[in-house]
Amino acid sequence: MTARTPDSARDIPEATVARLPVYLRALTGLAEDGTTTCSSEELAATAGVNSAKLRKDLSYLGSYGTRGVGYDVEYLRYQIAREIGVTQDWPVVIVGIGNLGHALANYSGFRSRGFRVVALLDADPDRHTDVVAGLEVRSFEDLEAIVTEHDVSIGVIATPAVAAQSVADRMVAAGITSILNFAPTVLTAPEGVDVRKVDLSIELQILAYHEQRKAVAGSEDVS
Amino acid sequence: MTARTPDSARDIPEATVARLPVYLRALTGLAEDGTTTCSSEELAATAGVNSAKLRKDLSYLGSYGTRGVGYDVEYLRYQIAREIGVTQDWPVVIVGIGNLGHALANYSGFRSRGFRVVALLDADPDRHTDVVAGLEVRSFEDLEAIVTEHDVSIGVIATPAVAAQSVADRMVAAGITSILNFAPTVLTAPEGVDVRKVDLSIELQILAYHEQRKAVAGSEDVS
DNA sequence: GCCGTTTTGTTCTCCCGTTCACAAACTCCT
DNA sequence: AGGAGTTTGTGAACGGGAGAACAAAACGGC
Repeated sequence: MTARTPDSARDIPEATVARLPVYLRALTGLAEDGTTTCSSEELAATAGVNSAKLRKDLSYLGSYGTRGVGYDVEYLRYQIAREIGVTQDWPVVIVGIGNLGHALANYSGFRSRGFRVVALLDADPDRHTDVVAGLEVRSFEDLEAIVTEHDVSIGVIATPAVAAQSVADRMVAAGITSILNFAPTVLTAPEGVDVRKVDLSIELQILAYHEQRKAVAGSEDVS
Repeated sequence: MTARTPDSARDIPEATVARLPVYLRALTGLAEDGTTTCSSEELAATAGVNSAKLRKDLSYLGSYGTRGVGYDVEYLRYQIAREIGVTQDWPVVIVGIGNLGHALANYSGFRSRGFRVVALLDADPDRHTDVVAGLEVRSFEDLEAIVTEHDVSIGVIATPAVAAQSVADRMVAAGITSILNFAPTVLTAPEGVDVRKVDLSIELQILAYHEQRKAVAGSEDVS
């Protein structure tokens, strides 16, 4: 037990983990273009990062390149996919089928990248007749049953902000251990549950800040 | 020119800029609850960050608190809003009115946070008859005219991946200097143009990675 | 007016992530 | 077979952000 070295479970820096999906996408693009081999320089350009950073990132996974040659696109693609865990299919449940939930349910990028939406839930009974992306919108009360039935560990929250925390609590109670939150609110979850958030308006505000600075800098030159 | 100290234009760290909108939202929430004063500890808890980090972040903006007392909610809220630049209204144009573009156009969080969607554009003529969120979907060819008319500097891309780069190029040519990209592709833009990306499936893949590690760790205990 | 209490603003230290630079290793050509 | 040319993998330097800890400042009670 002490000297055990799990196959690939040494600790990969969080910043690297966040970039692996980008590399995966870049490799998929290269493969579709018929490229079979690529250098770190090429792949880095495609992924929009520094080549040294790319090589260091990949070195955390193992030594999958060949010096003087580069990387085999298909082989590296598989290795990264395996490392991230998207060689298997992850069942996902989406809660809150408003405009955004609708879009997420229809988003083809999930399916093609190892995620399968198994259920759409909404608290509003008026929506329970709807069929979205080939799935019937079901009652939020069915959450526990669905999580158990499909062994769901990832939940997506696309509800209004006020409902998000209670939805998260129910998800955690039902056994979900990873949450992607689109509601504009801070979620708290117990130890062991991962929460990531995507906030549409925060991104715009960050852009606005820089935009404002550009304007200020411009007027300074004039004055 | 040398000894000039612009009002509030000293360089704020990028990490801090990314958190300011979170503080802004937390303060808005506190204000709605009737809170007039709060300590860094309270605000930090609401925003989900460390209180030391919060104080350091705020110190980059200036000295807006009172020792022994805390911060005036309304005053601090205004100061942050001014720093970010959301006291004014930013006109925004959205290109690509599919499922996601639809959701973005209807997202009330933009309007309430200083952004005004002035136009919805799509390359598909079949969509030009649609009215979404009170706005008629117009031809992508109208981009330049709209940007000029409304003095738009922020563009949102919600097109399929293949179209994103050409849309971005057209946006830049039309005078847009900040782009929020929802298409799953790496965009290149000239110096001086800010590009931020929101990638729905990347977030899920990051969750999947950690989820997989949880599973592996669990099976190790058993073995 | 003075002292204890509270809370901010800031300094210092540590850690993570990025980048540079180079040795190791592989291919190709002669 | 050997040398020139590439390209990976990594050690080391560097920069920035996170958190702890503390000094400065404001308030309240006596």
